[in-house]
Amino acid sequence: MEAAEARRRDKRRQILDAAVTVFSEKGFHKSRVSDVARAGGVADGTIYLYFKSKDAILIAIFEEAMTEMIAGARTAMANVRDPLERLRSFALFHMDNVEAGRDTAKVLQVELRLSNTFMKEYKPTALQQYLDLIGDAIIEGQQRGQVRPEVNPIIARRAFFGALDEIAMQWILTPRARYGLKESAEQIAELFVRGLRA
Amino acid sequence: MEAAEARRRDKRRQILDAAVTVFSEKGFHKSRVSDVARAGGVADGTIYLYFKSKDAILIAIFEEAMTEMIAGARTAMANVRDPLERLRSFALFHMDNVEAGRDTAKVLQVELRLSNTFMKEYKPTALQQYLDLIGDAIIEGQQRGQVRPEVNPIIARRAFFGALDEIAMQWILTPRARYGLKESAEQIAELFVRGLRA
Amino acid sequence: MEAAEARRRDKRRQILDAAVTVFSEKGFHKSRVSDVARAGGVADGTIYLYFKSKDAILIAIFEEAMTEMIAGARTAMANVRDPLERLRSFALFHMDNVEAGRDTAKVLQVELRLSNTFMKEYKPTALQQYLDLIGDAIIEGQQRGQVRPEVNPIIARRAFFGALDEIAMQWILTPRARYGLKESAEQIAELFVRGLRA
Amino acid sequence: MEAAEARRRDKRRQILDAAVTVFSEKGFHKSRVSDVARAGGVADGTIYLYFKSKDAILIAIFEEAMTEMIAGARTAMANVRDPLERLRSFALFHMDNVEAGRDTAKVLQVELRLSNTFMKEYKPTALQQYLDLIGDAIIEGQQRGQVRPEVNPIIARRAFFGALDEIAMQWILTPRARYGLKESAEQIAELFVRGLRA
DNA sequence: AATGAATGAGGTTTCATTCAT
DNA sequence: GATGAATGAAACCTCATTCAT
Repeated sequence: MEAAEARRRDKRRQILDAAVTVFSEKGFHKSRVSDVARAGGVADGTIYLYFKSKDAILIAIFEEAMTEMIAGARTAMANVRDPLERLRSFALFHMDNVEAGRDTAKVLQVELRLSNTFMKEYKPTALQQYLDLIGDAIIEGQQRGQVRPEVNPIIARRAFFGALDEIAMQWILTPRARYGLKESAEQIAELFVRGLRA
Repeated sequence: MEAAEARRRDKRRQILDAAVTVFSEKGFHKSRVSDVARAGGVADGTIYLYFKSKDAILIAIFEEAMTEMIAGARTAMANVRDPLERLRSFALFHMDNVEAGRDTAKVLQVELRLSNTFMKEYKPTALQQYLDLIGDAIIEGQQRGQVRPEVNPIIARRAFFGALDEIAMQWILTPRARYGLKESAEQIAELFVRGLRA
Repeated sequence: MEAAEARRRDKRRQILDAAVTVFSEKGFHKSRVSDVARAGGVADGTIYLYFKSKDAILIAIFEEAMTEMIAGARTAMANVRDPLERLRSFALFHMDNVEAGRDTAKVLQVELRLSNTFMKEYKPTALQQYLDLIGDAIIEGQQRGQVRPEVNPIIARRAFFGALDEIAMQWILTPRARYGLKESAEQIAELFVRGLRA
Repeated sequence: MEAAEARRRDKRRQILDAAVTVFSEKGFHKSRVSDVARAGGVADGTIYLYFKSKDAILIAIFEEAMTEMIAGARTAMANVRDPLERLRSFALFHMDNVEAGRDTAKVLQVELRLSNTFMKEYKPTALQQYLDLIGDAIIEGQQRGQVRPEVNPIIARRAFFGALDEIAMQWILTPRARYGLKESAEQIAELFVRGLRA
């Protein structure tokens, strides 16, 4: 029954897509499960055949998005030899991704922070891998002598991510952002590349 | 009746302090007004003699904290001539502040993002002034020729803040943080000072 | 799905009937929605699948009762030629109706007056039709020369209704009324028939 | 301390007058005790030095108004020999009174019906005397042979009152009433005088 | 598998009343 | 006597979730 499973995946995606749209518009808390159901063209109860709870939808959105982002960032960084240039690629990819999936990004960044529980339990695991992409580049940079040895990669990678994240957040919340995300990505990358350089 | 007003201020503070404690423990949404009342040693109804609504408490916490932070940061940066060193002072002050008022910081950073409305309406105004402290230092640095002219201060200041904020957030959410905030402040300041330098 | 709609109507009626009982016993304001729910054998939330608010239940009771009363009075007066005799039929019907649906009458008469808003917005429209039945008979009486021409039908019809209503109210509020409503209806009808007669 | 008692009476009246204004504007339920206090120029707590409860204010308004009305109606009927003419005097007085004290009348007629308890416990006693003025005239009319002996005075008097009351209520609730109360009083009196006449 | 009617727990806020000053 | 800050009970309604069909 490969077809049945495919159908199942389709409906799951249908719900997930609807949830992203609804959550990004009204916010997670103000969105009712029935809003998502209507937007997804299914009955309320159907949601629960695919997700354990309303929270689980949010978590699924997060997990899928992170998986994609990690893969995407990996690809974007794959052919870049210079570790510091890889950071630039990361920044550009991240911002491209935010720009391309504004709704998803909005849900991830704004709505996810709702719950302490979530932040503590789910975010770290998936985020870790994303941060590792940054951290690994920094460490490799240190091994090659390109990055100052006194830099703490754990701190630096999160600072880098925080810088990108904050700019992305502002862009998401501002209807007409003054600066394009691409320019921001380049500025931030340049700041960090110079800041890290030995 | 100066005494009456003083008593009024005291009770307001009492409620506000209780709210910070309660919100930081359980989160804003999961905290009931009666939790705050109990923690503050007042009746439920009394809360409403001092605050228009539960939301208004959160807003008051934010406004008071920001006012203090802006004043504190200003003081911390006041006697530092070198604009780039001023960024270092800012970073150290910010992290000190987070460390000293962990509960408040937690409420600010985690709970405040709850509401899009809040983010859009209240955050910018007060946050702007805080960011200006960073931005002004960068601009002065550019005028003195210490900071690269191609740096966009609007982007750079928010990136700096984002870096600090993300580290602070992690520290807040992690029961036993691996790195002290002071070290993080120094690392981030060093990264940006070097990154900005002409 | 005719069955589904029928079931829906049934449950609506079930709630409405329960509400009449509860409201007439404790009064609208002192009745909690959960009282109505319990009496109707449904959950609190179910009420809100059928009525927008607690007020809406009261309005529905009023509208249904008025619709029935108007139809009933019309039928009762239909085969009576003499316009003045028609007033007697109206009086008898009205009192029969009050006697038969004591709870409903109680809710209508006592509880409805709760809200100025309600009185102004809803009562007139439906009540008007009820009063028209009286007014039309009086006007026809005047056209036939049976009723004094100087009688103002607008005033007279409301006076007639007021007389009936006041007696009904007393009967409703008095556990053991001294006089049957039927006797009262006849007395009032006789008073007005003679009073109106040319 | 006659002066002290006079002052006490004054403040009581001050509160009562304020209450009539406030209740007639917003309705009893929507009026807060603090509204009455503010309108009366006293503190919230002061109300309770003069009245046991919010309900007690309403009751006091009712009792004072009824006392005045009974006395007024008595005076108006005092010098009228013909019992049936006395009914006309009553009707005119009642409507004059409603017109002169529209706010008070509104409170009495609309707001008083709020509470079953009130209707049952307080209204009858005071209202009884008012109704007796009507009933006595009818009975005297029967003794003199002017009124049909088969008329039940208990029913007739209440019907008469109900007719007046309903018209008054409509006038109160209608911003621009089409008919003056004086005309209504005369119409109703004429209807009943003819209706009762032997 | 899909539906959607039914459930019922849960929390903010109001406001009559009290009482220390 | 007067004040008004403090109290705390009380209830409507929402909405995530379930389950009979």
